Amino acid sequence: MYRSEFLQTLAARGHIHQLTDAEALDAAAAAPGLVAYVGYDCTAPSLHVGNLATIMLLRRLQQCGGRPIVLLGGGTTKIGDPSGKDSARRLLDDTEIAANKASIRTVFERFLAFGDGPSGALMVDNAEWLDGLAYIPFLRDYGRHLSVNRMLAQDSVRLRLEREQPLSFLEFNYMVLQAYDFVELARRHGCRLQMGGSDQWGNIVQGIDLGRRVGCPDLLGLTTPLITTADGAKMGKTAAGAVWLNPDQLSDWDYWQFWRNTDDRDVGRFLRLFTDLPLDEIARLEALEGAERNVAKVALANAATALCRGPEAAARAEATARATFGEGGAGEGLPEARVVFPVGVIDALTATGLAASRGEARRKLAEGAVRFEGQVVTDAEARLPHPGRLSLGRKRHARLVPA
RNA sequence: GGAGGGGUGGCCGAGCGGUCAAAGGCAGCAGACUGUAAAUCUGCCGACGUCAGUCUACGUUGGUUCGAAUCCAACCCCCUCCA
Repeated sequence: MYRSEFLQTLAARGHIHQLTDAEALDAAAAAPGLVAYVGYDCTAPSLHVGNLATIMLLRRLQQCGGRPIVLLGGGTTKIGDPSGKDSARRLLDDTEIAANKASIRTVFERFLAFGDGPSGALMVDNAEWLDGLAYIPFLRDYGRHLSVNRMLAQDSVRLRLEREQPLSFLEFNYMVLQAYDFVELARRHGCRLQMGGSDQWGNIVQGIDLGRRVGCPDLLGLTTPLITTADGAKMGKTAAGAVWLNPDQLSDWDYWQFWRNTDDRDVGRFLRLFTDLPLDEIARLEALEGAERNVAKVALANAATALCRGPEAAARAEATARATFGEGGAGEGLPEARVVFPVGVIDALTATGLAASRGEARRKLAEGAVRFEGQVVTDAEARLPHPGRLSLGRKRHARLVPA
């Protein structure tokens, strides 16, 4: 059992996969002011729910009095992390990276309190020190401490090689720079702990080793389990794509619905991982049976949405859900399409995005999946005379409003 | 460098001159059953189009043919074995 509040919390909520040195970390976390970081690459304009596991780690650290550092990989994104990939991904140019970075950083303000205090969160960009690295001095100062033998044994590299997939020298350097990041953060900000997903274990350990050799001993590492859903899929991938954290990539309504539609078997686990609800409250919600489980799912959706999008957004989404599902109405938060009445059903279906193409709209009509104001519509020629709720299936709804 | 094998729809994977918008599986969507769950069964699943039909697709570019994912040539990429 751990002594520190931080590790106790993480353990109780299911955040821990591996620790490099449990006792040392427990001791470090028990003392005030532990500084820890997680790195995020800027490969997309938004992080997604898959990243939530580590974001929550930073949040919990801050709640326990530690200082979280968000490292945006403006520098490492130029290289591309080969971990878990069979092929190199497209290289992003500087403009894309800068735009992604600017967009990503906004979401952290919801989860962390930034500031200069002892537990104020900090955001840094590794381009700050990586861009200016001089090759030869870097090789002489750090390269000699890095063992190629060991790097080759690293999963991210080994698996690639075993599968006879090409691995460029550029990608090979990713772990070198990540290791260097850790050392740099230790020096600049007294950062002792790097956290990350379980796939980052190798990279984290590299950093710790490098630190030991260049005068930053006693660095620590912690990884979270890869979060999968009960049916075995990686969390956060839906048909529509990733579940983005940024509101301009995914509406509050859809974000809330993502959580509301959680598989029964995942509800307790997700409540612990992704909300701040107290554990005894979670235990109570988790014990609910049958249709009562929906109460737990609403609680999960509310809490998760409140964290990421704010309490108002969560309340709005819940009200929309109640109006839409409970009362058969058309809640305010539903997606809207502006149309000229009367509008053909097929046009309405494509305009609202309920159907991706006119052909699909036609098929769904034939399947009896389309309803307007709760009435099934099967005639592809039907014209909808006035504003109202258009539904495809029981879950997907949209509002038609006058243009 | 030499000898073979291969590149097919979101993924896996059949097809090897017409009946191929292309078997099957997975994923996805919908219907039934439910609790906006799971499991199960059923249907759908390139685009446009009033079920006719048109267009775009089987690595790329040309060619043979009435007709090509299927044959030929060149090119690009990948794999296996040999050096």
